[in-house]
Amino acid sequence: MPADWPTTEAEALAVQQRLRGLVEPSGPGPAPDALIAGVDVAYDDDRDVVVAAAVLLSLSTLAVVEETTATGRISFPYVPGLLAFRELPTVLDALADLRHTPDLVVCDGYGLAHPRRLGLASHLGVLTGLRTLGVAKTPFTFVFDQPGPERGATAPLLDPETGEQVGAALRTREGTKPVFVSVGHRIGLAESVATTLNLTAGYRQPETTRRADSLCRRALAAAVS
DNA sequence: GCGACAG
DNA sequence: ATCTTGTCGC
Repeated sequence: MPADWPTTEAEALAVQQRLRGLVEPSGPGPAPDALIAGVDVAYDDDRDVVVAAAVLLSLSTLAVVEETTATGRISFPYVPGLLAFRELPTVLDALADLRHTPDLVVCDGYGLAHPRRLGLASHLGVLTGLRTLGVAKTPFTFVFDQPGPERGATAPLLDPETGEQVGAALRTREGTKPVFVSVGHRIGLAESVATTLNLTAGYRQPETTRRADSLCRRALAAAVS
């Protein structure tokens, strides 16, 4: 974990305030043959163990190129709006162990769709300089109209306080609930949506997230047994 | 004051 | 996130 990692909510809020202006909310999508990393985290709060996984996929084939895992101690409680402080220390360790540098990192959660516009995907992007985007499973505090039933349909994800568009509800699969895509860092929303769609094959969630999720669960089970 | 609230 | 069986559907 970074040496100066916050331990209180007040410190965490101050960090968000400092980093929020560094997010670059536009940029190109990845090249057709890019290497895309998916990251996810699993916890055992009772044993104070957290395991992060990073899985690198080829965007063109969705084949796994590389996988890493990192284990740590729980650094922060779950507080809505401060999830990055709980997840990122171990995620940073897992990413650092990859032999290739990802062209894009896909996070399980939000980027700009965040009360202070610094969800974990944007936070990770600012800390590493990597291109990032977030794909979340629930709309958090935001509002949206149902996108059309067909794969690829989108609808704006809006901040009910300001009316500002913070992301998109995206139907990745017919007959299932949409996912919620938002910009992380150095990529635009249209590019984030298109890339998420390209990473989705037969399931609601992108393959990056599915692979990272199953890997960190398996690694956690192995770590505590 | 109370509830809701990414994972 | 996590606790958890069977079950409906492709």
